[in-house]
Amino acid sequence: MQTFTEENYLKTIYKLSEDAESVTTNQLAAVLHTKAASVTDMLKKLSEKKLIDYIPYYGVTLTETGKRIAVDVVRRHRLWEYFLVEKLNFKWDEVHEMAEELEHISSVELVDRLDQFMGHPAYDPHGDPIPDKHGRIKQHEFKPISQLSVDECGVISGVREHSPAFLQYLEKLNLMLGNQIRVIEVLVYDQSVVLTVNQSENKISISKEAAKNILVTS
Amino acid sequence: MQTFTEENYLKTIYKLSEDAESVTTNQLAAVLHTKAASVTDMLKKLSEKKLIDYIPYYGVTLTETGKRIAVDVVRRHRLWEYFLVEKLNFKWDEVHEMAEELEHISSVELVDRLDQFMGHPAYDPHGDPIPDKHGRIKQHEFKPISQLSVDECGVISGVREHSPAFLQYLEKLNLMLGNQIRVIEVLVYDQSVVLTVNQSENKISISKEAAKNILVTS
DNA sequence: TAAATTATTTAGATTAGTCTAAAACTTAAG
DNA sequence: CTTAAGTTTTAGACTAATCTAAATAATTTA
Repeated sequence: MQTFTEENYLKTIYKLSEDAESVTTNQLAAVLHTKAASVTDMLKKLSEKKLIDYIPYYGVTLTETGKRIAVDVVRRHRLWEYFLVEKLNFKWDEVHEMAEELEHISSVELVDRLDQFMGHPAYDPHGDPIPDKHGRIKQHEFKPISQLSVDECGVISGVREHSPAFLQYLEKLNLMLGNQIRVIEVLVYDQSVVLTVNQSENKISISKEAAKNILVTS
Repeated sequence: MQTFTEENYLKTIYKLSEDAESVTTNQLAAVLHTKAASVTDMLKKLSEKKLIDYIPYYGVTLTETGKRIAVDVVRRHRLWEYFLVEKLNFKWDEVHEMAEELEHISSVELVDRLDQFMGHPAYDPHGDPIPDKHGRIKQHEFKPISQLSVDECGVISGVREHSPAFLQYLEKLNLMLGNQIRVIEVLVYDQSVVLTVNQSENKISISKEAAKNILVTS
């Protein structure tokens, strides 16, 4: 059994591990809004519990046990997000904080029943895959809009940034999950992208950063 | 904003206050599975926050603010229990521990939406009233089976003991909420009660203690 | 490759909640 | 009304998670 805090560390290490081989102390401190010294202390503790492999000064990776726990936390987070949006009618930009609390409720039975109640959803409201009860995750082939060429189409299937501000911005532009986009033009000087949504006449322009953070399937 | 622990103290003081004028240190220690010294420390803290009126050596009562928080915790607890039983199909003896965790999720909006999702239930799965969002509680006129006379009838509407063992025992005897009972006989030597359920021929006998812990309306 | 910069760890302190043991207070009994 | 018993509080210590400041290791730069 882990504490709330330990689970947050494991989850964060897990997420950061998707982008890089190993995770550094400062990265963790930044994401967890804490100080490097605090992170070091926790890494020692998690290492003693054999939930991570920790080499001082060189970073950290999850052990199999640690990874399993992290995936469970992610599963719970995404299932609760799905519940909040689909059953309680929250909007996709409102659910993150609540799910941050709900993900630490420990009962395995509760999560499995919740999963069943909702019909075993595969993706959360932001398009992220929901691990199943055995920790298996559907691997999806998403790529950012920034990698599309002019005239290429795609269906919006996920986001790489979950801040309410960004999600509200997408909603305002009708860039919601399931909508089809077509790239009209990529401006040379700032790589901003002009595109249309669902065959509409209306052209909208998004920055390079936004284009990197919207994921599509073709 | 209170911590998890503070909320548990307030909730416990609230519940114990229903039976007695003021609540003592040792009572709290017993219910919270902690030591009297720890309770004293917490009472000082809650007193400084003006959530309780605390007179050293003489016990404690809730202030209006403290009571409001306690009622909110109770509301969340009972709403989550209702959810677990009605939506996730848990049995009434399985939900207490989970609700103990869920009750501390802080979002007011979450609880109100949950309440709405379930159609504003008035009673939880054990027959306890669920406070509304303004903290109002339906006062019900329940009395224990032990106060019925021979030949009196009643509808089982609540319990005064929530342990899984007791709830499972009631389920086995078909002494579930909504069922009608009739007192056939009260034995003189130990005040155990013989009764029938839902007009059945079958007579069952329960101890004085059990009779005290089952509440009926007439 | 030595110096400067950056990243990380160590040392020592803090806060919340808890504990044991001892002291102080209240209540009950004779 | 004094003593004994029981209850509550105080004193001092512990653990988990955090912090700041200082020390040390790694990396970058000249």
